[in-house]
Amino acid sequence: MLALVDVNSFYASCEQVFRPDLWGKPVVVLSNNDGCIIAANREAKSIGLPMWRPAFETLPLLRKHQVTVFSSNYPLYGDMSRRVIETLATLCPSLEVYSIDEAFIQIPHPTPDLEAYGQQLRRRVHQWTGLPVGVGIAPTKTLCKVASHMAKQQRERSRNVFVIADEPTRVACLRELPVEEIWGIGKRIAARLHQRGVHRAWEFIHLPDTWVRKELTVTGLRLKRELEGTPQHELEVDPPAKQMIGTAKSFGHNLEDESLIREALAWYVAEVAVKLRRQKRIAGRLTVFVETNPFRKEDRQYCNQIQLKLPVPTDDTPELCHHARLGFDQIFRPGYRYKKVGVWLSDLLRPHAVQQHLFDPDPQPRHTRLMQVMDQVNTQYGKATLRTASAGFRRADWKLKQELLSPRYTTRIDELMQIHAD
DNA sequence: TCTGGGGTCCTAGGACCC
DNA sequence: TCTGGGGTCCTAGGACCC
Repeated sequence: MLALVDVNSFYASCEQVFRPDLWGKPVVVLSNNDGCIIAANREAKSIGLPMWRPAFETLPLLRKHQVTVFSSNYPLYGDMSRRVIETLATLCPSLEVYSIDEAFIQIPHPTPDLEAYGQQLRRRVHQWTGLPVGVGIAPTKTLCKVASHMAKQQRERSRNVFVIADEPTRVACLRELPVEEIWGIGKRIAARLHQRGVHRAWEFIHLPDTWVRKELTVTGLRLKRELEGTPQHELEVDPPAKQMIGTAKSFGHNLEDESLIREALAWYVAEVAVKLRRQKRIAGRLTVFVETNPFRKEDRQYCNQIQLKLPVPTDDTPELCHHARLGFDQIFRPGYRYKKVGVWLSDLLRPHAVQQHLFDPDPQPRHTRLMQVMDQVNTQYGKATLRTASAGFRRADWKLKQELLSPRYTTRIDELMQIHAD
């Protein structure tokens, strides 16, 4: 048996942990650039705040109900996530971190009372981190997702644990569950299923295998098996190495100035290179892309990307910047209002696996020591304190908007929570 | 004026190999 | 007149997830 543990309204809940004055009140968290609402607690959802709509459109509603609004504070959420995982690990040795706010757990057996086990998980996480979680228990990951969904639907909210351990429960859940709520079925596929008259998970699992295989590929067929109760996805206790890492962020406002966009690109390359070195990998391939703002129908649109195979795989910031720049120059077209630039690294290898260049047999990247010093300085004194000149000095002209940021309570000594006694 | 970022997996089709 | 089959690797694009 597996369990899926997920934190309720994770980002909003993290903010509330450190703001007792907001307990029981509506709270939302905005996406990067303070663009749209990406998390809302129960109180905020009950007002009917639409997720994924631009924040400026919902502003009147937010004001009317005195909703507290935060920018995304990823250092805080990342650290709270770590605490949740560490807490769960004390109760179950075998665990897969699935996302920032979810983990799959192998339930130790024998566990005669699954419901009680779920409650125990909830109590401990809440006691140790202050965060509320839901628990879905079932024989496969996809059914755990279904159970977790059911847990949220339950009227008696204090329970927040749902178990699918027998056939009648499974059947009842699938009869009720709309296909668009199935894990792995998104908007497009849901629309195709609706066209075929399939609206509930129960109807989906009664489609012929051949049709599912043909129309929804092997992914769809695995999904069907999982809902039938046959596991298709193992618990991944050791996280697999990443296949690609990237950084791509929208600008605070649209940009036409090529030199500014280049500076932003150099900045992002530096960020992604730090991630790369932290994961102890070198990259053999680099992709650069640019795009205009697709929401501005009145603007001419352009997007393009280019993938470069690097002559020698590397983790060296100046080297990566150089190639990113070469790629950028090939795809950049003047005269558009750009919204975003980004870089992705792939063909990630362990450093000792590198194939040397035939005509440049230097086995060591030239700047290894420099990169080490740069990473140390930036860890101690803050991101990009030390950087390459190509990243420039005009970040204020393109950086993303974060006007409602909360303190990084748990990761910065100068931003600790303060308590005043009168 | 203001609409997220970081990922994964799968397939089709072309180039190329023997 | 008749013009292969089996395989790999690469890339682009689609769909999905949180």
